Amino acid sequence: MRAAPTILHLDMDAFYASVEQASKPSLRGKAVIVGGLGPRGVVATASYEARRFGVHSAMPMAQARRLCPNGAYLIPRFSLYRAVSDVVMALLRQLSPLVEPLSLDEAFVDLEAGGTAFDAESALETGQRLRADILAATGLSASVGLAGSKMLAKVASEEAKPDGLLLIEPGTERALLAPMSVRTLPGVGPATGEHLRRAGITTVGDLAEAGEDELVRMVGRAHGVGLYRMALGLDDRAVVAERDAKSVSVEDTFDVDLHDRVRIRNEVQRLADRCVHRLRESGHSGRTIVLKVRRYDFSTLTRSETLRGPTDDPAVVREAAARLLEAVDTTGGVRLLGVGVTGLADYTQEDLFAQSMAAEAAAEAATAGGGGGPAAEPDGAAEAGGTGGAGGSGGPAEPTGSTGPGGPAQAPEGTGAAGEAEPARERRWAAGSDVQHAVYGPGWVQGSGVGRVTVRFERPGSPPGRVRTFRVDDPELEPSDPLPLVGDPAVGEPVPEEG
DNA sequence: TCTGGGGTCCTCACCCTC
DNA sequence: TCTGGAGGGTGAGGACCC
Repeated sequence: MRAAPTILHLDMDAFYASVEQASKPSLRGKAVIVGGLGPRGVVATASYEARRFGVHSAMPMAQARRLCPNGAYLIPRFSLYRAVSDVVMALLRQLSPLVEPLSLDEAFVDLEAGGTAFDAESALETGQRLRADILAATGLSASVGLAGSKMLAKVASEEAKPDGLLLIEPGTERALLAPMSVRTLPGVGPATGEHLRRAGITTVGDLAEAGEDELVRMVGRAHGVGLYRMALGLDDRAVVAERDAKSVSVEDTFDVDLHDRVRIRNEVQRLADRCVHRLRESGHSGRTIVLKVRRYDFSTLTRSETLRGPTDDPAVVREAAARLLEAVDTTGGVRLLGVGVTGLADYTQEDLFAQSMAAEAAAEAATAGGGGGPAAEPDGAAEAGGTGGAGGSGGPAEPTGSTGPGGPAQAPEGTGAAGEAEPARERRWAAGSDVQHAVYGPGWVQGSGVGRVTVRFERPGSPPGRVRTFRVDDPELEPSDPLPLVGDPAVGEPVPEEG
């Protein structure tokens, strides 16, 4: 029996860039590039206008700037994207309890399980209605693919982009797929694509002809069998609503390679703290600690250590990460460091004595620093840095993209220990971040440099706003939270003119 | 002036136990 | 006591995805 085309794949069009265009009226119709703005940043998303210049995801930012020098380059504002994504996912959950989010801007929905569609006609109707609802709720366009399986639904939405809908009728899959590039299939990236190309396999039809045995021989058991089935249009993976996380990790790429061993050790400690913070936020503990090091020549190595039981103790993770670092040669320089935890559990199995010691130490540190942060908060650099002494390495590390969302660039987490006097540093404003001016109201940073920051005063739904320049330390200018794209009660009010 | 960040899955090598 | 295979756990790396 052929499956009815009731698996829906939703893909928001150029999501981050579209959200930026919706929230910044002056950018509509313009080339917008969202990504890391540091010297080693890459493009996260480019608007369709920017794509016409050849800019695409994962491209080095420097290359994007060469191709599209007049584009608007913005840092990602994940809190806003998450809020918009929540609205979209809520609409999907109205269609079915079986919604499988793949990322902030993509999800599968099993329409049949939700009783919203049972054949091609009802699926099409549901898909069109969904697109209209998303537009009304967020002001953004989405593409929808409908088919009898996840793989085909994803292929369909890809073909439908941008702002379209495509349904693959049961029985037409093989003919539709045959002329497509092997790269169309999920799981075929640059390496596998090249491997297959060298064997004369460039289309999905070629894959089907090659046969399962040949593919297994070429790319391994699991991948080979999977590829062959996909080439025949076969995919019986179910839509899974809840997926458990399997690992938690944090990593930083540095603007300049690190050479100083003490500094590297301190960064690893800082990352370990951030990782534990994230681990605790997710309500997990983990058993295997992983250290990742990318060296000056881009070679990447990982070292891991499995503990006797799962932990969420920052001291334990810090120590394990430090031990792993000892086994790594960092001469020549390090461009990226990462710390991760896998083997997740939702409980810990710590030695009770060790736990109480850690609690005591934390309480002591809180008293000494007068910090008063939540107990789960990892300790700051004051403690992390203790391993290597003062280090004398000046300010905190500046990882690429440390310019976090929602305001001026912040010192990376874990620095600025409680009670320590911070040296007065010039406020920095990241391009694209939200601000509020006491007189002119909400706006966003268009650029900054040489002690000045340029702000455009506009909000979602307003006409394109005016640009003004201030001193970076102007007391009337403050970082602020993003405004909602739709439903802002203030929309329609004029943006204040000369004050 | 190349190449982010946070994930998942797979493969292979090695060691240990049975 | 020696040998060999199966199978699990662990560690490392690669490919891929958004």
